[in-house]
Amino acid sequence: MDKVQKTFRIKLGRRIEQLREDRHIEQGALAAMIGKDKQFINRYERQGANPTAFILVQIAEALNVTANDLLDFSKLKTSKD
Amino acid sequence: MDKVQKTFRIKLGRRIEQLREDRHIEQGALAAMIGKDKQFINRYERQGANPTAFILVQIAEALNVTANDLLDFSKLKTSKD
DNA sequence: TTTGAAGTAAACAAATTTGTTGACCAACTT
DNA sequence: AAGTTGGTCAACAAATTTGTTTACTTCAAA
Repeated sequence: MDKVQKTFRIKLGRRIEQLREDRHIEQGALAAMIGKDKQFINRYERQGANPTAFILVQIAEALNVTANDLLDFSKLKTSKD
Repeated sequence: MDKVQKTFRIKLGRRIEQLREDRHIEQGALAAMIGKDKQFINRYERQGANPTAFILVQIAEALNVTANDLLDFSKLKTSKD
């Protein structure tokens, strides 16, 4: 896996975490919205997993944002670019 | 795989094809833009494959559209919803 | 007719995601 | 102290994507 992709994964995880915390919901609650468990979400937030497009859209919908918003890494607070 | 996901995959494929044809580029040319071959793109367009988020973004960038645009199935001409 | 380009599909190994379980830690509560 | 909650991580099988190759078809051009 190249560096570009690794950075992408880390940032996507941070973005999911950020949006989730903005909404004051727990990993388990977000997971439940898409029929998964907390470990499933934790893998994206902390373990650099790369979801399929379908899961990405499901997460975005659960967070009430568009895919673009979820993928807009410029919105990361700790945006160590 | 449930029906919702199957529909998603088919529509994503149609959307990729549509945007690609709008730009008058071939499968092989689009593929080359992201360092892949024509069969790789054909799998999304015709064989219902579900790309990872990273590949989805790469395809969107190659097509010069946002992820939202690529995922906006309401823009499908043949939108047998 | 032959050649090449573009699209399509199957097959295969390798890598990764998905789905699930078990376990651990820190913080807070009872 | 014991129990609960939220977060984290490792491990495993199963399913899927990724990467690559081979091959077939159609169409158009030479």
